[in-house]
Amino acid sequence: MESKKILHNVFQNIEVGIGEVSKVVGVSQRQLRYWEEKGYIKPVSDDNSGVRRYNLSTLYLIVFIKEQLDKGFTLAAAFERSKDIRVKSKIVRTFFEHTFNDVKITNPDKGYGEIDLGELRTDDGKMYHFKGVVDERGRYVKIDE
DNA sequence: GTTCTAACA
DNA sequence: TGTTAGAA
Repeated sequence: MESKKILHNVFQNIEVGIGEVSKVVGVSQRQLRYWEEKGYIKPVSDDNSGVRRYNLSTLYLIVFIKEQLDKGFTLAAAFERSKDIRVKSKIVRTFFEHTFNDVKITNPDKGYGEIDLGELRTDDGKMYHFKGVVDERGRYVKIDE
């Protein structure tokens, strides 16, 4: 199987217990159970042990909600905002999963490189290449003819 | 030792 | 939400 898909599966199947999540994220176990009761988060639906496990997606959601709470939003407001983030994340992920294959390393030591972001053909037949660049100047997009 | 539910502060 | 009790 393609390595990217394997890693995708691995990350998708990572599960963390409520104790770990609570400790690392800084949210109490009581809160996590309460958020679940409110329907905001859902433990991975598996066996009948009754022990809660959370996958990566839920983990991201938990972290996001926590951040919003810290900023002063109510729990309800935090969850409402997370809906936006989830859609945006999916869009970004879809876009970059596609372009991740076309990465050219320009400087291995410094971690510089170029990402092929696709082509653009204008009405008059000219062809351009969009490239995402990471180099000593930072992070930017350029257009090559 | 960890997690669960339920109940009360 | 925090905490605590009692069970798994």
